[in-house]
Amino acid sequence: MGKKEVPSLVKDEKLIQRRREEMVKAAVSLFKENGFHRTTTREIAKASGFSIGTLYEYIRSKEDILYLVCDSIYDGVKLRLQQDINGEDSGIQGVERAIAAYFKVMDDMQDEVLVMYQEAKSLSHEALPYVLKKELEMTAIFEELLFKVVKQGELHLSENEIPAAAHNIVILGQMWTFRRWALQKIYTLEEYTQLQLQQLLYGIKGA
Amino acid sequence: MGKKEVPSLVKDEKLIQRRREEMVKAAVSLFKENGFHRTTTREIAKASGFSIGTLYEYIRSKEDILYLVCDSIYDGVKLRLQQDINGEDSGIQGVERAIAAYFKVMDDMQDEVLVMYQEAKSLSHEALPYVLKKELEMTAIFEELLFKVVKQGELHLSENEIPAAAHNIVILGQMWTFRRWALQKIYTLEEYTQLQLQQLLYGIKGA
Amino acid sequence: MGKKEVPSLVKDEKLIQRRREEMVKAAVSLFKENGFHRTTTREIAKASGFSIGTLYEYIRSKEDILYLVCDSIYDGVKLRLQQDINGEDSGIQGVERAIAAYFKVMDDMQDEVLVMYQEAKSLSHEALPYVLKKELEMTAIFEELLFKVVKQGELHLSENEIPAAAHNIVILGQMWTFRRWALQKIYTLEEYTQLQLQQLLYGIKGA
Amino acid sequence: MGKKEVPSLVKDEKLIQRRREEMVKAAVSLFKENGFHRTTTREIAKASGFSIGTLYEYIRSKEDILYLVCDSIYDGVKLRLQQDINGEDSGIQGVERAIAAYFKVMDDMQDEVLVMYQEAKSLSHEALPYVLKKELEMTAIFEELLFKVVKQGELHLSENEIPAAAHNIVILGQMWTFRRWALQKIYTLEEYTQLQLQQLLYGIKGA
DNA sequence: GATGAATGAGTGTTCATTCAT
DNA sequence: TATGAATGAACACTCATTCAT
Repeated sequence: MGKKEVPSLVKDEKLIQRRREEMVKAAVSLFKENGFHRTTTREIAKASGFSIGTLYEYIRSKEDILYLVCDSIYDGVKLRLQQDINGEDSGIQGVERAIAAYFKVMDDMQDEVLVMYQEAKSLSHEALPYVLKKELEMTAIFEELLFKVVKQGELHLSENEIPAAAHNIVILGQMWTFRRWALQKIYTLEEYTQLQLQQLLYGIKGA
Repeated sequence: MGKKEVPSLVKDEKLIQRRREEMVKAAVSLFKENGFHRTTTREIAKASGFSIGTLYEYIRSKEDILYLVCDSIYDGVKLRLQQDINGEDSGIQGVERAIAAYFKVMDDMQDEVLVMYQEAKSLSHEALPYVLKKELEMTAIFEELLFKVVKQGELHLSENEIPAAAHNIVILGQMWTFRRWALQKIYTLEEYTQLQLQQLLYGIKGA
Repeated sequence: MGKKEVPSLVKDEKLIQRRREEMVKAAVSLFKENGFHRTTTREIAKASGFSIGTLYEYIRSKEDILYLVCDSIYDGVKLRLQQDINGEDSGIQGVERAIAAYFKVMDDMQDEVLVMYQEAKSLSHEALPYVLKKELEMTAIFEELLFKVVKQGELHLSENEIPAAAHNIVILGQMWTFRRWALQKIYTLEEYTQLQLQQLLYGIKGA
Repeated sequence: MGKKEVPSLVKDEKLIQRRREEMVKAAVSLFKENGFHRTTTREIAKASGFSIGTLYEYIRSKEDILYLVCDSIYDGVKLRLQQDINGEDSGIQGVERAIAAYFKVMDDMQDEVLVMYQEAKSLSHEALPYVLKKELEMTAIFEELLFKVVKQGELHLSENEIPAAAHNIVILGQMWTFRRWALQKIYTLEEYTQLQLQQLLYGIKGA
């Protein structure tokens, strides 16, 4: 399904998956603390409980780890998002609930979100598109949601307004984490969510 | 006025300023291309037409360059913004015009904005606050603008809605650059500006 | 026993010891020729048959090498000294023999002694005390020897004369190496030893 | 009289001498603190109140400064020594007084002595002999003194004992400074002088 | 499959020295 | 004579990656 293959010297697929999970977990924690460039492969190996040799049995390069990390975080976010949105009531209320759920996910996964947004740019030209694609997929979730509600007649957005609106939702959620140094000082998550719902739906003039 | 002093071995202040400008210019271009960490001081020296020794006559460390770069970009953005907003008509129309002007600046300075947002995090704990402060100052410009219009009675925002709205404006402008890979494929700047103005003012439901 | 630990990235203790011995040997030779500051880590690596990377697997810094060098030299001197003095006849004759043995060691280890005396001062404030302590221990060997003979009644030194006498012995031995440019031109080791024994025991007036 | 010429770009000899004195003074102080290698020419220039350009008008290289420093210190030591010894009473008492005076000079000029002994080795092969020669001249002062007293019949040293004795005197004086970390903790200068006079004249057995 | 010692190109930074003004 | 900006060779040290065991 469009995922980038990361080759491994090891054959056992189950083992690969298990080991990589541990590596990714250690890497996220280290990247969060020191960033991708300041984190050494030795540190990642040590933090995940492997020797440096073993680490390189499961990846080809340091960048592979970054890709795996980004990939894993996206999967995590998307998984939680789909769970939370799933089967929700439709209409405007459904949109509101989805946004609130998304904001909650962003809040819960702050460290991961931060890592992804600060380090993804270090991916090579080869790997970057895969990650960008995931980002688009996430935006598409909200596009579809909006589209559905437009179709239901509860919303009157023209076709080219929908992508912009979806991007706005996605970014406003991420902003909660990457502007935490400002926003989380003046708002709680609940306040922030309420405020942004209000402004997203009705604008600053709309009320 | 709260700027971080970057010491130089050279005494001539005019010369320092001139040389640093050239260095910053070269650095922005390189950082944009390869990122801060992948850019070497030698490359910066060469690209700005100096020897590595001369580079270090004007800065103490590689990080100083990053700080200078961020500092310079903020000054550039703010300068242009204040020029463009200055003396504008008041009321909602003034806000709209300011936002459009801001979006235009973001569009014109895409490379710089990108560098700032992707590399600022590499600043040391000592330098980061200075940059964050500048970011807040930029947000404050819009806060004040909104506050004025609220006072004029043309806008009905409560006090704690204003910061959120200002952050939204700032971020939506930056989003035009750091999501260029998606947005600039489907919108022109003018379309994007119109769309975002509409949604900022009236929301997706508001119309 | 009060030694400074020098950490290594390599785990195999035996290997560490073996490799470091080779490095120290190469370093002594280079330090003797060009001094600590004029010797580069690359030269040390090359002379000991390793890559620069490998060198740094076994030490943390250039200064570590200097410490290791000093440490190793002291151990060497002390070891030989204790072997040569061990089980010797007592009384004045024992002292004479010990001094002669010590002078012989100084003569045999001229390069090392020279390095130690000329470069130890380049040790950091952290490492210096460890080296000074070793020097004191060497002095203490002669203090004890003298003390024993005083107790035996063959020597009539007051308590505060003993340290001075011990320092004199130590220095006069080292002088043979660090004033080689003068002394070794006019004396053989044997002559020097005889002369100094005479003067140490009876003074210039005493005969 | 056997001095090494250090060329200068400046013609005025008086000026050269005056400027160099200031440079040497600053350099001694810096060398004492940080050693020759850790002291930069810029620091020396600054500390002596000149620009780096001016510094190089009066010397050709950093090493020239070291030579000038050593030279100046030797001159200082010798000058004071000759003043203090001059016209003294003859015989053994004259020797004793000379030694005590020499020890006093060493004590007064500790910093300079230390610099000379720790940094002289950094002189090039070209300059070193000049400094060694000075050291020999100092030894010769005591050789002559001893020779005179032997001739007077108050001392019975054979011809080849005299150089050794003179070297011993010189070194024991220097030892007071370069073993200060041990000796100056247990003796005052007066105690040390008395002790060493006793041992020099009568030895440890002689009394 | 696992280990960890070995590698060396590459990095930020320093500093003695020069030379145009 | 005096200045100080410019230079670049040289340095200590790092770290992703390999490969023999």
